[in-house]
Amino acid sequence: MQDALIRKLESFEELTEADREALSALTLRIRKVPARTDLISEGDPPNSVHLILDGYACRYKVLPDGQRQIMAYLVPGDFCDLNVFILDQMDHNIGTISACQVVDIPRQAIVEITDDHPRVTQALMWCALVDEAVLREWLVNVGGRPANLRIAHLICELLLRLEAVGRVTGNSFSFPFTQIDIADTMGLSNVHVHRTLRDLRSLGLIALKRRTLTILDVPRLKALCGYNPNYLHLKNTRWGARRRIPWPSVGRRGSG
Amino acid sequence: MQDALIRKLESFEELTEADREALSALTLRIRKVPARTDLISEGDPPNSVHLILDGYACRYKVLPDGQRQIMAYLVPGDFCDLNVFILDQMDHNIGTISACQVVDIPRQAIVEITDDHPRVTQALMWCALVDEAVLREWLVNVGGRPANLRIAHLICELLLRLEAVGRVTGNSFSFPFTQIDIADTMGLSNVHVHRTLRDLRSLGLIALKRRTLTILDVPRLKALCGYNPNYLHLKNTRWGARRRIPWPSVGRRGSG
DNA sequence: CGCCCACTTGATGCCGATCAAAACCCGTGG
DNA sequence: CCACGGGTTTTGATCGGCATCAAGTGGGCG
Repeated sequence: MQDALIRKLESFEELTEADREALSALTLRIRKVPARTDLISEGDPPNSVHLILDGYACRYKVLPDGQRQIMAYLVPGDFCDLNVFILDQMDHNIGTISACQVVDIPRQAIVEITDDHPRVTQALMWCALVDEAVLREWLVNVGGRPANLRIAHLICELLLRLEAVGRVTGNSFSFPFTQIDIADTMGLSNVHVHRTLRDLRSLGLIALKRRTLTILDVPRLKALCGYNPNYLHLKNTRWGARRRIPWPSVGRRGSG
Repeated sequence: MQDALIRKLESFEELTEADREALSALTLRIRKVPARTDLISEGDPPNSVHLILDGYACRYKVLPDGQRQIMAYLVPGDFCDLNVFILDQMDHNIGTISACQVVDIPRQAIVEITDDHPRVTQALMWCALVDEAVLREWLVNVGGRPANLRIAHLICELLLRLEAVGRVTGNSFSFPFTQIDIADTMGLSNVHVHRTLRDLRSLGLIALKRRTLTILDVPRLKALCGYNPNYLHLKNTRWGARRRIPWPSVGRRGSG
């Protein structure tokens, strides 16, 4: 299952055999990284691009009071820092959640493949833009939704992202996050995450055992949080059909 | 004051006279847009790049329940959608806060300038990466800080970003946001935003009158929220000096 | 001058944080 | 094989920050 990247890119753009071979050549030297290990830390100069082939990682920052905030989940097929050569130092950390298989791609290899493979270049830029769109959606999630919808939304997103890289079977997927991880992701306490997950379980929406999450009722879970997958910009998947959602007119919190 | 873009780019990279001229040529056809007007909406196909020359705008989404979440403030010198040609439709809205001067730059003009001006290309990529870094910091802010530190952090960030484009005089700058705007930005209610601003005023940290914000005590305001400007990746400014902050070891919310 | 927002302030209530402690799970070593 | 130990999960009790509701004030613009 090391074709996560190619699968993901093809969910956006058709690739030729030559494109696929060039991509495969990038992923030869695989490195195994244990769980709970930093791949790169705040302040480090970026000297290669990290690509996750297997396992889960996350971006995070630590606030002065010791509070950790997770800003992104990185799943198979995700680049950690595609464009980061432009900047002189990392402004956040990237650490593994589970054990991971990672490849470190030197800058030069990226330059070469983008010079020779325009469709791959397009697809890589698409990756970067989708990562940013996901980040925006997380801000909406944390800023605008109550705890239960937040977690429901996160689960819906993971389903789609993991499905795009072939990591979902029967609406089940690996879920190595602790409740503390989820708490630090959603701006909640671990206790409240637990209670929210229990509620979702008791509603018959999800099941969670032995670090495997199963969504028991996908339509109902999506309806619960009003899930709109447009920000993932998927094309060639079963979820990718475009819909224009008729949003209600602009409204605001409070009595404004 | 239409040199906001050039000033911003030069806070990252030294430009030649030819670079500056090429950039100036982009900004000839200025369009005036009234306050509270969408520049582009969710679902629209992107057909040109918008550059803010004067005034403030924001990115936002509207949730199914009518709740608005603002995800970014766009200030003079900011591009709204630099790379968005890759995607087929907008997944969020961009609307003005105050009256703005905007230029619509056709895709072709961007291609030409990046072909001929490598330093400009670098600087534009830097813009895009900094925008993303700001977005990450906002997620940290909303997810990890209490209301007063959230707002303090936002104000510190605006000071630095506006200073980079010459829009600050004596620690004062234009502040056309309503309390409802701030509420929808920070995931708070307008009432609580008001109380928090009142507290910051009574602490002698800020003053706010006639849509102008003055920071009365910059060091204390920064200390309050533990402000670390590294994510802005500024270089040639009075704040740009690099520091390695010795973060405390990773800790978590809750009793983990 | 008058209307429409935005701002302001008080009262009340709830969502989710915090504190505390027990049960569980799993890898480790005896 | 079982005992041990540390981290995670689970549950209950209590607390607090912020939302919500309501009503009055103020300021800018037509």
